[in-house]
Amino acid sequence: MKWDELEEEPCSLARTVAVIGDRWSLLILRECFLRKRRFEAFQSALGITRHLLAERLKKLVRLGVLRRIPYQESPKRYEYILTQKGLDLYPVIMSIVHWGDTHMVDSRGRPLLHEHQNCGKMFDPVMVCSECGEPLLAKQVHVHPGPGARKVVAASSKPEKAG
Amino acid sequence: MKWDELEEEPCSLARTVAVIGDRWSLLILRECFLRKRRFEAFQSALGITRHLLAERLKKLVRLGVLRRIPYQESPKRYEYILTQKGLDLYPVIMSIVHWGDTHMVDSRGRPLLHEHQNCGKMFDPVMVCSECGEPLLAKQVHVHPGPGARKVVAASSKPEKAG
DNA sequence: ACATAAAGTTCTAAAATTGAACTGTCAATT
DNA sequence: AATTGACAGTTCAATTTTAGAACTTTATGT
Repeated sequence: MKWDELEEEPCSLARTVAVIGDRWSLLILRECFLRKRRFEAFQSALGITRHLLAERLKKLVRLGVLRRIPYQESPKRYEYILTQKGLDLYPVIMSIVHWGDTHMVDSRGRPLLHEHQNCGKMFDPVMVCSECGEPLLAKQVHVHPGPGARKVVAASSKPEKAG
Repeated sequence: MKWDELEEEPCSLARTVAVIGDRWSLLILRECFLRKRRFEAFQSALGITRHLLAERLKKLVRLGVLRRIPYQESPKRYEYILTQKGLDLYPVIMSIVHWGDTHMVDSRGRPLLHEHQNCGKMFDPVMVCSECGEPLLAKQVHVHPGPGARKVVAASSKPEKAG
């Protein structure tokens, strides 16, 4: 499967993986959420090659996650800021960071702590149900085909791709 | 940066990206959460090459996300099930799916709907603060260096990597 | 005896990534 | 006036990863 095909799968996970499912995109976005905006800042913070950084920034702009805006004329220079679509990736970033905090820390502990300005406390992110507010457990969730589901072929001899 | 180096970065996001930051791992885990357990099931559902599927399964087992257990003798066959560490990736999967549902659906709508057995309703996942229960917004979160942070070198001439 | 199934392994070709150097514009310094 | 340095990239060869297809092994069904 090619990257372009991934984007067309009838699966919201596959389509999102087409955007952020590589080694660098999430790290670039981490820097965006840490208020970095410029090519050199990304490059020196991450150690990514300039070639690939340029490619990834172009891709994230094309997909509407970042916006490229000039911050000076002559020579024209641009910086990259999160769009709303990009800002909406915050729960993805935070859930990934939280999993790392739980399962991948070394003996020294967490690299970063997060303070919620709303309540003033150090917190962990918790994923809850929009309807009842209870924390989500995988075992309590059942999936149903939605309007965009792949049609199930009755008595097909070939197994269907899951949606 | 190599994959091994990523795992050693003082950053929970980088370390998690070392586990799931490729095109296939998240898709394999999607299938795991959809109750798929076997090599052939993964392969036909995803269209991943057998070679790479074998590699990824080995990696996920080595990292403790999946466990490989025999389900029959002669010929010995194995299936792959989520460990607790793997189950804990559920919020990551769900936040990714939700972003895709919000920003990557076509005109037909969502491929899947999620029902919360706890309350019986179709829901969306919402990320809230563990301390005050309010939904998290990027702008309301400030980060502080934790015990595992990279030490900041005073007056360094080279920019530090962000943590 | 032959086909099928499961869970891989092996091989070559194609694609993506790395590393390092190079470009062009401008400001500041010698 | 010439040199240096910053910034935002681009270019290109070498390496690493991934894709695609065929093959292996053990056992069951017809």
